[in-house]
Amino acid sequence: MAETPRPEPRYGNRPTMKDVAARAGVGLKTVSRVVNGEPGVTPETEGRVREAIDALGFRRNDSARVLRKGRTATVGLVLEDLADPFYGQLSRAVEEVARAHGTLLINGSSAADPGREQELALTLCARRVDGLIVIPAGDDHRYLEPEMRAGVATVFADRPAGLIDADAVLSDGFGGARDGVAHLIAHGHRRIGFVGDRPRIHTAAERLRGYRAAMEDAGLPVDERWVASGSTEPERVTAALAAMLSGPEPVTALFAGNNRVTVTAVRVLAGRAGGGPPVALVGFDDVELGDVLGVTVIAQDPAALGRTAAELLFRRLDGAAEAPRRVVIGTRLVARGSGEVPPSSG
Amino acid sequence: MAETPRPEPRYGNRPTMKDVAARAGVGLKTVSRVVNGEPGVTPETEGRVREAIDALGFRRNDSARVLRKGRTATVGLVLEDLADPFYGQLSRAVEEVARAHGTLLINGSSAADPGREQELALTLCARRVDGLIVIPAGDDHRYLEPEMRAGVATVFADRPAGLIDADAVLSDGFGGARDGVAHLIAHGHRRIGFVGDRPRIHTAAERLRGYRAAMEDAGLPVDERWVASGSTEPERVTAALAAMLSGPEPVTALFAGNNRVTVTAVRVLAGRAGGGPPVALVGFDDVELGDVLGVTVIAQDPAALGRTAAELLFRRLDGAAEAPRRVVIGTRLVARGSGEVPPSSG
DNA sequence: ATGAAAGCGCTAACAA
DNA sequence: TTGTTAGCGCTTTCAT
Repeated sequence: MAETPRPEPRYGNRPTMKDVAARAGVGLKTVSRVVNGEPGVTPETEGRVREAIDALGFRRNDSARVLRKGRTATVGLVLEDLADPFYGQLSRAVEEVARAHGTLLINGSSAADPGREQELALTLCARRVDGLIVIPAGDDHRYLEPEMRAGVATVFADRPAGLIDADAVLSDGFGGARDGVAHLIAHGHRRIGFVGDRPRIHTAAERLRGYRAAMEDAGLPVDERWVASGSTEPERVTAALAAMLSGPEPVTALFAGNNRVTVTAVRVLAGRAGGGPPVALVGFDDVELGDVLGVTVIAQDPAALGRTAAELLFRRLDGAAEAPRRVVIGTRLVARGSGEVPPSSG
Repeated sequence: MAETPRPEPRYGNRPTMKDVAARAGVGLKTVSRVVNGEPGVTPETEGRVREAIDALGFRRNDSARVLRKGRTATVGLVLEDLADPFYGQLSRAVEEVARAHGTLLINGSSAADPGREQELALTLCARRVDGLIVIPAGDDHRYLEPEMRAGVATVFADRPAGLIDADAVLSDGFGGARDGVAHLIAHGHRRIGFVGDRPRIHTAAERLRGYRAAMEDAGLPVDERWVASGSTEPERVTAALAAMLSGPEPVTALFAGNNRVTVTAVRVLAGRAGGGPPVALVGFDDVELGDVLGVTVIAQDPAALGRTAAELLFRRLDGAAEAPRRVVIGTRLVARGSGEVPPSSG
């Protein structure tokens, strides 16, 4: 009788409830009762069971438990990039709410790739998360409809769902950008540049809309050369800024559409110190050390975004069955100097 | 952690393979074959099965699969705080390695609380992660021994395990701090302050050791009033700095033991602009916009830390069974100005 | 108070 | 090529 090779050792050789039961000389169900703190076990029996548990190093297999119970006490969060502090803060806030509900959070990065977003979301559904928070990378979420129908509570955050009707918790990008640009206008600027992310990204589009609204509210024309929507790669942003800041009629102020653009803009403006007239800057979304640098920003509250989305999710999980809701989280302007620079010339 | 009671509508009404089989008029195993892309199914049968899958909106339940297969294709990562960019980058790097191995990552925050670290690590073990990466909050990890014996591959990162022998991937805190302080000494400083985290934290202790080594190497005495180890709360750091920077013989340079201290130090030093002589600063660990601010730092590579730990973990998962290893990741000094300021007075 | 039996949804092993 | 039978480790149900 040849020894069958066992390439895939089971979970090590972990003891099961059955093993514990055998060792304690009790029935399986009694072990289950002890492990789960259910009543109906004499202290004496319980002692024997606990002894066996310790001796064997038993730990309940929650995978099996979950299979039987139906719910996993797990929620998923699909975000763009865990290395980005914005999402890190958001995720941490979700984690805290989940923890308060006795639930585990699994988060994963889509890397801004719609395909990865879908793959990850569906992987989480296959693992039977009870609920899902999605920060969209793509703009078509119909792939989630069967899951939602099957009972996966789903809330979108930061950006709305595409082509389906679903809960969403968003920052007020339109209002925030409008306020920021109005702030620059109030300080005397008339030629204001906008550098933001690709316009198919909802948040970027909203912020651009806010920019245009503020300009229009002030009766100011927008030269399309002042508007640079596209990738937020430092190279592209740097080039876009160079273009806006040169020529006979350069912009005197900049509105940066997100924090990566803001960071690049700060670098570029710092780099040309002495090499040109001062340029005002307001950025959407706060950056670390923004206070030290004196960067005026429209601050979002990523933690509030995450917390609110998670709370809505758990309300759904608890049975709230109203129509999909859209919650908007306000922004606030933090004046620190860079946005209060007056225009340098005509 | 109050468990909120949820109503019953579980994922119970989800179709199973059995339902698909019934609808397609085939056996259960045939559905399994189609779902898993196993050979031995005629295209025609496969078509019928796929049709049923689509019609029913079936998705394989990976919880059940995992139970049967023994491996969960999941690894856990216990870190301190997801909202901290250092851990965010580390986590993201782990995620990418895991993804390349077809494995899901579950990360969770200990909030620097040893109790939470243990709770989280054991929760992950109960969910039968195949492996675990732990960034210690506590300094006693004997609670993990039964798990490791039972086959949970475990690697510690950023800080070594306490009281057990296990793999660890660490930054060279000693060497980095020594280099940073030597850099300040090379620029003429003799009274150098050290502000770092609580000394029971391994990394903090190592960095302090590096500080002392550099001072000793240069034959410089260390006045214990220059050393402030403790919480990295801004208030405490601010107070510590105020003390060092006042008096008849203030320090002329500072070594900040971690990035939170660095950030506070930058704020404090910026705040006293004009209110005192310039003070040199070198920080351990990079900070965002450090280049713009001109902060000289000893840069760690959190992504390398995460990647290396994950690769070691997967090597263990693939059967590597040598003795526990300790891998040290180098740091590098990034001179940007703040560390090259000469001492302002005798 | 305790336990035996029947699944949860899936895959491994073995028929047919 | 296809289907049947056992479980994976746990909870549920219903006896005892």
